[in-house]
Amino acid sequence: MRRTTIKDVASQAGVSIGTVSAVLNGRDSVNSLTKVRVLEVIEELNYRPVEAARRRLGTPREKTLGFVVKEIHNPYFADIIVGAQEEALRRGYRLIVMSSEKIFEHEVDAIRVLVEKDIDALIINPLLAADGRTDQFDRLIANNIPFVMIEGLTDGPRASTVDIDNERGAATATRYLLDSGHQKIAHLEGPAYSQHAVERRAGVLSEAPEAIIFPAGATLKEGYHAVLELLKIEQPDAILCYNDLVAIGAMRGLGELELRVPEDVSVVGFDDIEISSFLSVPLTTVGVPRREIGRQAAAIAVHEIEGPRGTPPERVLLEAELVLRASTTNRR
Amino acid sequence: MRRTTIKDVASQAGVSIGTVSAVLNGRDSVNSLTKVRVLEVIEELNYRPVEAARRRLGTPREKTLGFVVKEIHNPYFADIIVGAQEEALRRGYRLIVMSSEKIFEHEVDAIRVLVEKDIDALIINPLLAADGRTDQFDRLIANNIPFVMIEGLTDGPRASTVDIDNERGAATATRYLLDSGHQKIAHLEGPAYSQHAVERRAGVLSEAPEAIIFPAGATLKEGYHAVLELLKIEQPDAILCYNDLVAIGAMRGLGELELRVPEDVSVVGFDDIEISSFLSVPLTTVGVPRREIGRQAAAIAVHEIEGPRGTPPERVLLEAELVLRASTTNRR
DNA sequence: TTGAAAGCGCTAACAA
DNA sequence: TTGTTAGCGCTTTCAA
Repeated sequence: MRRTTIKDVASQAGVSIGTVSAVLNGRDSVNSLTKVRVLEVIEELNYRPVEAARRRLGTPREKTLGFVVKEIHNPYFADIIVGAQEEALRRGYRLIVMSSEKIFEHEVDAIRVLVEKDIDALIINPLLAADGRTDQFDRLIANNIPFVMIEGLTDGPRASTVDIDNERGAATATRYLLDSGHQKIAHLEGPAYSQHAVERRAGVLSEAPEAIIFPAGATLKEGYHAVLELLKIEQPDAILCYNDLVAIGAMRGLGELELRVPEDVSVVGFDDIEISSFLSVPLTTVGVPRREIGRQAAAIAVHEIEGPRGTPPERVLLEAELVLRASTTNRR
Repeated sequence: MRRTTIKDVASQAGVSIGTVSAVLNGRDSVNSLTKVRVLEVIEELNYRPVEAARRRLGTPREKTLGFVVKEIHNPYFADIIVGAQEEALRRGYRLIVMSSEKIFEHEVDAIRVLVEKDIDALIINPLLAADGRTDQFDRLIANNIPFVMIEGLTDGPRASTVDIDNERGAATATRYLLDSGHQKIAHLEGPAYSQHAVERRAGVLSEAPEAIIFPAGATLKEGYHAVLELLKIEQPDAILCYNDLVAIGAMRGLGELELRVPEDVSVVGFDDIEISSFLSVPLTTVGVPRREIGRQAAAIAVHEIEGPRGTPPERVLLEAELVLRASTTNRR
């Protein structure tokens, strides 16, 4: 079924399309009876102008950056979005967000939709496709639309990337646990779709090759359930979690097992989301400059839109720093 | 400075626009030398096709719903977005999100941008403008674009609304505190830009006219600072907070003052965000069906796009239910 | 006050 | 293999 157009309205109302257009744009040259008739037909046919056609093709449009995120409700990504929006606005761009909710097909669709919406550049936080697919970026390349990756794919397309040094961050935290006398370290590992999970695990193992690697995920629930399972089979004196949400879930689980943090078990998170410092046992964690990640991604995106052609992709790697709070202790 | 068009590329490359178009669309009828030349010029001029023109105006586009939210990083709104996206996808629509970050001008801009991007309907979680402005919706009305409000403006435009019964929820929680023997109830009030803040306050006062109303806000930090200030001047035995984040911030503040929850002070939140049940003292709160709010809003939006004309606006009011956990106690 | 027609950037059909 | 042209939905002159 064709979309109703201005022609349909015009013929139905028995006027020319020019007249309908005049009504649409509220010009006062229109006879009031004609106007009423046109408005009635618009209502009757439920007519909506195609916006792209109104702005006379090629008229400068609002400048926009698209952002495709994995999980919009994750406070980690939310802060990155906020940072990206800040920077985008500062440079005269609007930020439009779509979430793949960790479903690969949705990520592909989101890119397509944003291209269709004529964004000027894209920031993407890509999923690690099980089959290593990266052809969703072909459309961007074909349309000459710059894109910046956050948490980039190692074997992905040649594109600018903003990321943090996960391996080093995880290694630093692990080193700290060892130095403060912890004997048995467990790592609650992140989800399979995340490049960060791989890197953080590697960081832990680089310092503590004996560490227990236990699968968890990225959420409160997953942290909670994982720790209950883990404690059935092992008695670690420190748990380094994939992220703060997992750590908070784990602390809850430890509480139910009547284990005290940090007296019985030290817990370390990753990300330093805002709530981590507001817990009754404030969380030791590896701080990730989330807003800065967003800001830099947006800055690079704008630079690639406006800058000279052919600049090589940038690769920004931000530091993640250990933030000591009350959930860890010295066991020496 | 005009945007580079296909004509520019064609003349610069010394070919017709048809040939450039063929190259753009990867048709193999193009001589490889010609193709190379065209691609060089595309690169040189940094040409990007206007997407709206490509899809031959009027060609069915991806169906999309816009969502303008107040604060994208607030877990409360994030869950509403997730619910809206679920429902939108189920019905064949994509969800595009923009955040006003509580700045009224950004809300106005976001609406304009989404209209320009030709969304089919809009879901909005509007700010309470200090001056009561609502003309940002005129553009939607003029374009015959349905819109659904979440947390609607009482004196706003005639539009469908999905909301919860805040007053009743707050009243129920207050009643519970009174019935369980609390003598002195304080309410940490929400921000001025929020209609919910007004309603929740009214709910508290309807049951406890003597309640101390203390301004806080909507964030962890605000709850934390507010409770420190409040406790300087009053000694409530129960604090009912605008939302869970404020409650969590307040509990942190109480902890620093060496007050125990719930032994010394009961604390009640509002919203029941996920983390509230994972705290070391799980939070008693008023549960808000956030995903359901989003789902219903999306369902109504789609209905207004596709349904028969002239259906009157719907007004959905969902119940908020008290969830008892460990942060409150019986003082009798 | 209205209608007719050019033109926005692009694709696709057809002609050369 | 390439060029020419109609047409997508709309706005905006310009004429009537």
